[in-house]
Amino acid sequence: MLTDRQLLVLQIIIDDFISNAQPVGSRSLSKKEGITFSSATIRNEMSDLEDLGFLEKTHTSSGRVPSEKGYRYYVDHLLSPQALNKDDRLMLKSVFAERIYELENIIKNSANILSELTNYTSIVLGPKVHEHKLRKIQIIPLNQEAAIAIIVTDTGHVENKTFSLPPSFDINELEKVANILNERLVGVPLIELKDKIYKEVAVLLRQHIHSYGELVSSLADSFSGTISEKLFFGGKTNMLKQPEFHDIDKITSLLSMIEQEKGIYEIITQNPSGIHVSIGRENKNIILKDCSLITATYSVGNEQVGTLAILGPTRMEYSRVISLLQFFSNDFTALLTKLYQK
Amino acid sequence: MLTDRQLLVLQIIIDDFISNAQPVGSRSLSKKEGITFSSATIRNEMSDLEDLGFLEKTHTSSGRVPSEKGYRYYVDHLLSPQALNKDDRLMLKSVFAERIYELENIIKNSANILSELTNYTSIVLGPKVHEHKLRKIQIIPLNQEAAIAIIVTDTGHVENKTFSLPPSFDINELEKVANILNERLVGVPLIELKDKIYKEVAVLLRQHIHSYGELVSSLADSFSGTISEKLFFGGKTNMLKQPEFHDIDKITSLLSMIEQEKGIYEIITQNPSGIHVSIGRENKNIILKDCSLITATYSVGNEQVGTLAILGPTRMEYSRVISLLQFFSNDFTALLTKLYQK
DNA sequence: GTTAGCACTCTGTCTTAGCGAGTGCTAATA
DNA sequence: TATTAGCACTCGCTAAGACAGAGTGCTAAC
Repeated sequence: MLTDRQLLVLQIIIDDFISNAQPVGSRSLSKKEGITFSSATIRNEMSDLEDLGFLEKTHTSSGRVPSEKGYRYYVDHLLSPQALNKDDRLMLKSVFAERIYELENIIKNSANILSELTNYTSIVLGPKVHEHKLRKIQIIPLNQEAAIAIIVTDTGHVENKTFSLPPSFDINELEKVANILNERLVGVPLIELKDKIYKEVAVLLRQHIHSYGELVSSLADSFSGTISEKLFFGGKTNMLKQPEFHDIDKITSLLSMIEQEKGIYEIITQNPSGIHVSIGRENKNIILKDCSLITATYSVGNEQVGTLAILGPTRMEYSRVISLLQFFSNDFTALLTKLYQK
Repeated sequence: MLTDRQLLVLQIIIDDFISNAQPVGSRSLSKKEGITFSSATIRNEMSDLEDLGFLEKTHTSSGRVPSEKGYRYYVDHLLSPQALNKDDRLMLKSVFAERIYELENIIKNSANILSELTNYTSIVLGPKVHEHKLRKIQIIPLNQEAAIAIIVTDTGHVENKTFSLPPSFDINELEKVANILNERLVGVPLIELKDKIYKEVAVLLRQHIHSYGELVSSLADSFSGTISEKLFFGGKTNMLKQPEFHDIDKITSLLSMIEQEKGIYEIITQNPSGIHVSIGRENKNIILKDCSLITATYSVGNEQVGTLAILGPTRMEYSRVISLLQFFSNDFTALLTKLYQK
């Protein structure tokens, strides 16, 4: 177990390093408020903390820097839940103040505000659209060869898919098709649409529609595609401001990873509900070895539907970011629940 | 006027610099194929070309580097129209091979392929949606307070807007509203929708709908918003690969500009039809002073509707990029014309 | 007009020296 | 026994000097 004094030293070193990005030496530490013992004593404590794995040196005679274990301990035990200041709260609230109902816009705004407030990169995983239920489907012919299917979910999400029509298909029959689809599919989760079309709707279409076979497959295929959660980013370039990423190779691989989205998506979707912090190599992806990721889930009612996240250096302002995410995910959940839960 | 030999020297220097990113010296130049004269002669020619403003030195005893004027001359007079190689052509064609009809997906794919082929950043300005004409409008209630209006254009573009309903509005009246809107607004360019609603539709709604006033303004406002061209990017991080941007400050301001989109949008929308090259400080924005931007417009039928662009360092492979864009914009125009022109 | 030759210039790298910040250890102190 | 003052030592950083390499400009010869 760590002594009180060791805890104090550890805490001050991490706080200092988080704000200054410079290794902390015993002498500068001894001048801090709250320190009543000498630099020699601190050197001894530091040495012990290093032996225990909480601190590291960048070279033999440098000051100390927190290790991943140090950050982990700090996050788990030393973080005092910090109240948000008024400006931050107002800023966050502003997302909800506007009279916007489009979920996508709300999410985009959220991502931007989170990145602005933190100066890190924000990531928002949109709601799991494929679990939303169909409210209405409409088909609009585009030309002889193709038509658009517009899907509206019970949450107000709109998705449109273009699909091709069989040759010599009578466009006037599309209305009939739409009616049949609506009759059968309203209330069905989007992810099951494709299946239902093949299993239940195909039979019906067969009775009423001429060349139904090709139509069914073309329609079903168009639904199977990209009905997946979308990622939204804010402040992608904020990483460039961090001194630990003033290195072309590091920043290149990091930004490339962000641009690809796939790696981020995999990590984000794995996180459990509530607030979760993963530090450095705790992240599955080696590219994030110098980064920390803090995630918070949001819900509609009791059902968790998406994730908010902040990506920054391991030297992150954990306390502040956690407070922000906590506050925001609560409000976000409340808003969504009010809007979309009947 | 430049002599033939000067042209040759200028051309070889620029070609060499474009591929190696290193100042070109007289001795290395004298070893090139096609050079029958000595390095001393070349030095004299270089000196003259420098006096004329086509070349620059990075320091007194360095090799030569093309100036902006040099690049300009090169693009205007020295570029031999280079045929695309087979691989490139196949790659570009692949965008059109898939059975995708959604314009947005086609555009995203285009941006990605262009950036992959060039190793620069690609920018695609989507079609001017606000000039498209309304094909159909549908209104779907979301809850007591809001409803979604779905707009489909004659080009198959779908846009949806959420708008708020007046308190105690009877949801069943929405169908009536939709009918009136369709009757009156089909065929109207999106940009004129707001106006028409106020001027023509309001009167009609007044006769049929209860609390029409608030509804009209809420509906019209939702249309006035972001019906603007969208920008799509590919290879945003490709800039990091260029040696001229191995500098944190440069890359930060460049990537920030790209992330903001606004500056890029202004530049892209100003360019004239056809292929256009702007080099270094010819770009309005000072942040692009080390970049060249090549734009190509695309059309539906005879009407120019959008722009493809490649952003790279001034040391750009002009010939190749111009060929690619030329080829691609032609095919793109052909595809769009076929799909969307009745 | 072209070219060989040469002195000169500038960059980049390597080495050396010195400074400053910091550590670890020892011995004195409370 | 825990704390602290003192001191030798280490390492990174910077400036300065030396040197090689690439390139230029000029002159004189072809």
